[in-house]
Amino acid sequence: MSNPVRVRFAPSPTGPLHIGGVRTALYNYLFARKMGGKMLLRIEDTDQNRFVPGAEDYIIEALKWVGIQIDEGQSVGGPDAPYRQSERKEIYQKEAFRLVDEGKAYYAFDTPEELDAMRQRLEEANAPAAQYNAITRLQMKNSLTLPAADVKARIDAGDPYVIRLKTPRKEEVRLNDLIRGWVNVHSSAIDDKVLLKSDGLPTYHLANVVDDHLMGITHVIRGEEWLPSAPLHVLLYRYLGWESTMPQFAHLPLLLKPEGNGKLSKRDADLGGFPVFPLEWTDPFTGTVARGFREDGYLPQALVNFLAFLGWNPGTEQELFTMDELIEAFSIENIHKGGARFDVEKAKWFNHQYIRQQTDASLAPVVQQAAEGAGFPCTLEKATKITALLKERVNFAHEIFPEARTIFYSPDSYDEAVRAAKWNADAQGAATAFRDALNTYEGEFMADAIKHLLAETLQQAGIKQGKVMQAMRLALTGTGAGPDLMLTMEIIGREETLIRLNRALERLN
RNA sequence: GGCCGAUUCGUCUAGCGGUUAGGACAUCGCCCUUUCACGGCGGUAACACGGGUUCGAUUCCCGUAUCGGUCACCA
Repeated sequence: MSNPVRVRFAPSPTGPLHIGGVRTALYNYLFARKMGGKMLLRIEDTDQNRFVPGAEDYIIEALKWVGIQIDEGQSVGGPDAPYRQSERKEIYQKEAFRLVDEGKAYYAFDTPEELDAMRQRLEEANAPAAQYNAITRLQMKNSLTLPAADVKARIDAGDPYVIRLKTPRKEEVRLNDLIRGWVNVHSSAIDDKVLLKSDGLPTYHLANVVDDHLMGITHVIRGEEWLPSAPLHVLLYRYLGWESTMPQFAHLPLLLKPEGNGKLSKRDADLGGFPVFPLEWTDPFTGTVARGFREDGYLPQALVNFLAFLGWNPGTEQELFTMDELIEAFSIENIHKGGARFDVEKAKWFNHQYIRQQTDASLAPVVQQAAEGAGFPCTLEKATKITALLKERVNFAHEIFPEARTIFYSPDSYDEAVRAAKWNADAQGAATAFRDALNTYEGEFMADAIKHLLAETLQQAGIKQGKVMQAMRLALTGTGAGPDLMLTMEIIGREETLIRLNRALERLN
């Protein structure tokens, strides 16, 4: 019998949540739900220097927007509260001191300058790696080299100190990553990492291991950038006596730049004209605004679907998945190992798929607002009709209004190329005949009826419909392209259609 | 540079010893249509390289190359 699955998403509130972080959260969430387990949100704010106001709220709002539900966390509570690491200081300290007592860690008093000097010395001596380790620690100021009385005196005097892990000199550390298989690292490659900083707060390494253990985390699903330090974490579990209940690890492939080298960054967003953050973010220090997927018009379902497929694949040919379907289909075995380039074109395609699935009513307010923002009064009813007319053509809801612009005003100019090619005697005849027919028409002004009226009128006038339709469109909208003309007329209304026809006849001749 | 990881169409990927190497985005062509889109149909396009193992390697092993990550009192 294995324990119920518990996973955590553990971001650092140092700014807006990066889209890669959203994917990590998503995979954690999918796995938790799939396994019938719990998902916790833990805020890793152990670096006071990097605190950014608003970042924590941003993270919570972003997860909520994409549809990731947190079972336990600072905002929703839970049995392992607090879920903010800055509020768990004593817990880490207790474990750190325990490690020192058990001879698995030690106090170190070296100043930053002394550390720099040490690294420089080692580099000049061509040492394989300039690290604080089993050999170099003997030359530094710590509780391993200083007399016990000295150490006590320094601590009592309030001298700043850190606690470092006493990494073994020769030991093979293995871990079985769920995605990558066995990874072996020699302990000589791991240095004596700082566990507890001089400000009394833990580093990521200690905090993450202690919390994951205390919170009963069964699976650590995180980005590949953590793989190099994973063996260190294994060592920590061992030294803390928790190796038998150590969580399983799964290191996710990274999200890479759309082109060129390196991992996806904010700079790519500026360059490529797409967002890398879920929500818009205003930097509280500089006032700089970074665009967000939400504000750019992406539907959360589309973003989720897109993100899920960046590094994972269900193994079938189904592409469109609701969150529930993703949960059902998700498995860690199907996560790809290699990094994935971020291709925003694919994201747009997913959005297109979801936009066309939306009801007209749900999209209409966007259209209404855009129209009124541009100075055209628009009822919700009209906006709904326009949405129905155009939503299948666009990738984003905000693209509907620009496509529908010609509905809102009589053309003040006409596309010259179309005029030259299509505005001939037949066209004039057709426009005139249709105008006359419309003048006496008393039926309902609906697309189907209009279509009949036009066909009938043209037949009587002996004009082939196909030859003049583009000219009719030109007369009514000023352009040669656009959505269904009959539907367009229906929305414009009989009055306005007549006005436009008359104007065109005056101005195009 | 040391360590760790990765490598299938331009991109996301399927493949888990024998396949005409499949799908999607993008791209190109055709069809549909009153036009532009949407949509439908079809095309171009990939196993990084070199050694093994094997009757047989995209698939397993070892090198090489390339790419990525990481080497802080940051996470």
